[in-house]
Amino acid sequence: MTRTRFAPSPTGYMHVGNLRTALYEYLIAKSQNGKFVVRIEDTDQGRYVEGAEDIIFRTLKTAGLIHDEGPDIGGPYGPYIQSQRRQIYMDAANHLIESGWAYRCFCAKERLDALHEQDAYAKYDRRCLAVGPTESLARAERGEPYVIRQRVPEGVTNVHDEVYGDVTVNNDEIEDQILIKSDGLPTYNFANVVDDHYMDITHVLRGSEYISSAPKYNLLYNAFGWKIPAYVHLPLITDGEGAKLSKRKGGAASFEDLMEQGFLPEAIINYIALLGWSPGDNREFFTLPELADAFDIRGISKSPSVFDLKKLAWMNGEYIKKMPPDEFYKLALPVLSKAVIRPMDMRKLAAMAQTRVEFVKDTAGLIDFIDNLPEYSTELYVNKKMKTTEEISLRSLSAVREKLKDTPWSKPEVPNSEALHDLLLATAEELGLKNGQVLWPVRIAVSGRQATPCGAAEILHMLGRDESVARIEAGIDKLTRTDAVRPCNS
RNA sequence: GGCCCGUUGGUCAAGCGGUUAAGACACGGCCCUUUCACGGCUGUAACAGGGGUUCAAUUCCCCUACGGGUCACCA
Repeated sequence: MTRTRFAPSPTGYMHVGNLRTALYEYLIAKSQNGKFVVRIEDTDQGRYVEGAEDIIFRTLKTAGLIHDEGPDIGGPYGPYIQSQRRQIYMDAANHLIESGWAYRCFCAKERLDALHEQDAYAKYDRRCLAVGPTESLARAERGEPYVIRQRVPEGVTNVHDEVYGDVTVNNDEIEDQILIKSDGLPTYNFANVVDDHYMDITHVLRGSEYISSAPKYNLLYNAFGWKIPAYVHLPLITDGEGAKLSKRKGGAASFEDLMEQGFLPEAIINYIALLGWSPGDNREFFTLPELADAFDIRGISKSPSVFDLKKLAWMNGEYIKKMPPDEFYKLALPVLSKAVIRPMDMRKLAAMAQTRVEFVKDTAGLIDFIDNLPEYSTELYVNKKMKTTEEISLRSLSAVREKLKDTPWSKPEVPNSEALHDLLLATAEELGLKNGQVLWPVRIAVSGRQATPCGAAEILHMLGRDESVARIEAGIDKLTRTDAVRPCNS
């Protein structure tokens, strides 16, 4: 049975590269009726971050990547936390010592550091390989500190990767790497191999930065006589400057960052699924089940891709538009009620905003003119396409003001926006103006904006007569004043 | 520096010997619209370079250039 695993180390946040790896692991498992396992790789006690595991589980849950086994839910292959498996690694390493594929190394850190000082790329000189088994054991039992190193044989090692194909390296490129550290805990490379084997992992996914250590893994699998899993190395996600995506610049390297910026989890998942993988056709909107259905390892590309926030933003907007109005309303309500104090039909405001925003939070900026008329310049009244000038605007506004004042606007017969719309059009006809020549100035006067999420009539309706008239009068005032001032300037 | 990997428009990408080299984002234009947005139509824009192989190379091979990765008692 297909079994994949997500094996993060608890560093405190979920990098999008990691998230994509988790996603693909999930998709492979789900598409093949397999299991998706989460394992925590905390063998570096120096780097442990409190609460980091919670972030991992929360992120997976929010993203919808539900795991079948893991430290939080258990499973038949536990424990799923590496720090609780130290004996397993130690036993495995000792087994390798017995079979001659590993040896204890008693070299002092200082000596090795000195070696690296001479040559930064120097490999371990294998001095302790010469220590005989009896002496090695005796020294270990005497309490002398040591690490356990892998003994790399002569020859070449071939690695088969599902994405990159076959890669062959000469074994003299490979160092006798440390398997067990002097604190008794395994290194990442060793723990990975041991765990993946004991947990029956069939597909090992990881970033392509690990492809150069894959030969070491194979050597270990062979030393143990274990079956080598399918490797699926994933191309890097970069930031546009060619470097690995990192937190410092845009501040959007992690799932949490993106969520904070207002991206929807579905949109994030959809977008990153398409970074480095293509379904082969032109579809680009996928739910998680649809992804599982369409996913195919052969669609994974080899070259790195740039994380494009703009495209993600577009996709986020698409997700917002597709959302049922009720759902959008629920998300937008907190934003709306903060941006508009005046009693309003929030549901209606939400509906107006929904097709116009890429982020829920942007609804605020769309409707904040409702509470307070923003400061605006009379230049807004001049619109070429609408054929408006300040003079025409003044005429229109004055006429509309008179009409509104005469319109009964007491509670029972508050005109609806259609009635108001008719009223505005009628005004235009009476003045011998085009519709836009009335509608445009009214919008400007009551909103102070040249772009609003709804038309002039709706705004009048929302604001009510008194406020509408007041704003129109303010507009008239502005236009009158500039008319008066202009001659003095020239 | 050694080793490994990669290179199709600004970005994501399809292509898997013969194509007018898709599509999407972004950008420009037009239409729709009382504004904006949506939607529709449309435009600009790419096979890193050089050698082979072949009747035919974006597709296969080699070299060069460029980019990236990796060489820890970190993962």
